[in-house]
Amino acid sequence: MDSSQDIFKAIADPTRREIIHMVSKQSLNLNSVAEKFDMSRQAVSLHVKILTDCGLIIIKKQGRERYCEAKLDSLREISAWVEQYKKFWESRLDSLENYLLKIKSAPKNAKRKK
Amino acid sequence: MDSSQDIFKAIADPTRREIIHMVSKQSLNLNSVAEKFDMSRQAVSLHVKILTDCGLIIIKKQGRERYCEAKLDSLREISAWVEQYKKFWESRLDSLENYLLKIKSAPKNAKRKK
DNA sequence: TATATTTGCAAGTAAAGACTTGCATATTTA
DNA sequence: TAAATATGCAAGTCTTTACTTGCAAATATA
Repeated sequence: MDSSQDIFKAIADPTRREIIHMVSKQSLNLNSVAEKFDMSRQAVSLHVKILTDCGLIIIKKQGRERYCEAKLDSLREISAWVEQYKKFWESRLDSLENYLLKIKSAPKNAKRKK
Repeated sequence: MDSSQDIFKAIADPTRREIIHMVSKQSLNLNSVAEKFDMSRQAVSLHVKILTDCGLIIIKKQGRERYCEAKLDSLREISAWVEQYKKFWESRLDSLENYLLKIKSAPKNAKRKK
């Protein structure tokens, strides 16, 4: 019912992430998408619906077919969310690097703290 | 049962994202985390368990308290996933910028295509 | 030692999620 | 027009998720 479906939930499902990946390479009609999965067409169709609901995919009618086209703008929200924590793992990397540099440059028989 | 819990599912829940946000600022014991939410302590505790299962939070015992500490390294997986699609929305931005530049620099009475 | 505090564990519930099967509809092709 | 193709809609099932309440265990404080 919520017109802007939760994008975090949308990408939480591996099937949906795979659908995103497929249609990001080329637009595909529903059956082509469904064929790749070991589940019913309707199940895939439902996943696609969830993706269109949150705007990650748009549907373009072409005769009796519906082509799924990737429109990944709203992934920016995910990006923004995760990037705010980037310093966390970057600083961890930094301190690992510092540590490695330190033990590398330390005198061989330096006392260890107990 | 999966030892490396699905991190995409872990961050799909808004409560868990808020917990991440809280403990990213300072380590908090379980009760302090739970107080902030309008749900039972056990419910929050379960969310914390999901976060520890996928390694986003580590628990440090201190007397009878357990402190939740953010360890957001594995968010890198999310970052990597979303960044692979960055060009999608960046190129869209580009074309918007180009469009804006174009109409800005266009002669005032230029003919519009019909 | 008695009591309060912090937490964990277990059982139960209610709602959402991920499917399935069956049938209807629209469009194309023979 | 009849048959094939692409899709949508609806009902039902099975599983997972997000909680709840109640009780037990460990630690701290009076």
